[in-house]
Amino acid sequence: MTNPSMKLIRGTLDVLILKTLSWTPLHGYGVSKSIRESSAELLQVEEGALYPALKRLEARGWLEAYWGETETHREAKFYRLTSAGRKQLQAEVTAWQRYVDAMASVLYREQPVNG
Amino acid sequence: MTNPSMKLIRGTLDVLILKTLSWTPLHGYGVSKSIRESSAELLQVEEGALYPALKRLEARGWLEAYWGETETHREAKFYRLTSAGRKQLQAEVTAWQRYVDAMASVLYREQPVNG
DNA sequence: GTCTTATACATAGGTATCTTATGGGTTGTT
DNA sequence: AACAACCCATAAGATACCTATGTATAAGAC
Repeated sequence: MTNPSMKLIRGTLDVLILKTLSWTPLHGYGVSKSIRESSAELLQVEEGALYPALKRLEARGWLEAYWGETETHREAKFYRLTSAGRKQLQAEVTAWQRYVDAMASVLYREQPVNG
Repeated sequence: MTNPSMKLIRGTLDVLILKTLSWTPLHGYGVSKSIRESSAELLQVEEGALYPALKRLEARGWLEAYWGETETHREAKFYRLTSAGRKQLQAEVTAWQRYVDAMASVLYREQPVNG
């Protein structure tokens, strides 16, 4: 009844990708796999979301793309985090945390505002 | 540089409304105000999002609407949480928490998966 | 040796839900 | 008299997901 991977919440994919690429460059498929694995299969990035997102982030200067070879000797497009991307990552993690806190202040309050 | 209300993340409004109405019925404007106040001005629900959302939740049977009078003696449409809405609230709070945890497992990990 | 699964990229079309803009009207304060 | 706060509602535009589709290669099962 639990688990089988949730749909992504809009706006949360970018920060997941940026964070994943903060360790090491990866190709698209690898990014997706890494996110899935590090979230215990909960976050599944669909390809139709993944590739446009990578292009988007590259267009904004947060990622740099280059063609390379995978461990299994296949051609793949790798993405590396730029320094602008690293700043963006910081900003987005902070924004996400603030949002989570704001949500918590509403969802876990025990009395209404004028209660 | 901080605060002045963040844009809502898609999909998070419904649970905010349901939770707000779990205390007492309120009219639309009151729901918006309550969310804003209990989130320390961080979450501002635009009217263009608020009223469609209320209709949506009513259509799904999670809210019931009725016309009444405000404390300031004005006509207003009040919404009350149904029992189905209360179940939905529980489910959505749980889902949100799971999502937050999944995000945290990616964003706050200190080593990559194969690190 | 063929089938299936996993690896790898990419785009088109559909959908949902937000923001912005606009419209209407009432009450209270300066 | 003007303005802010209170109240409702919808249309148009933007964004970013999901689903479906297409291509291609490599590895493993049978």
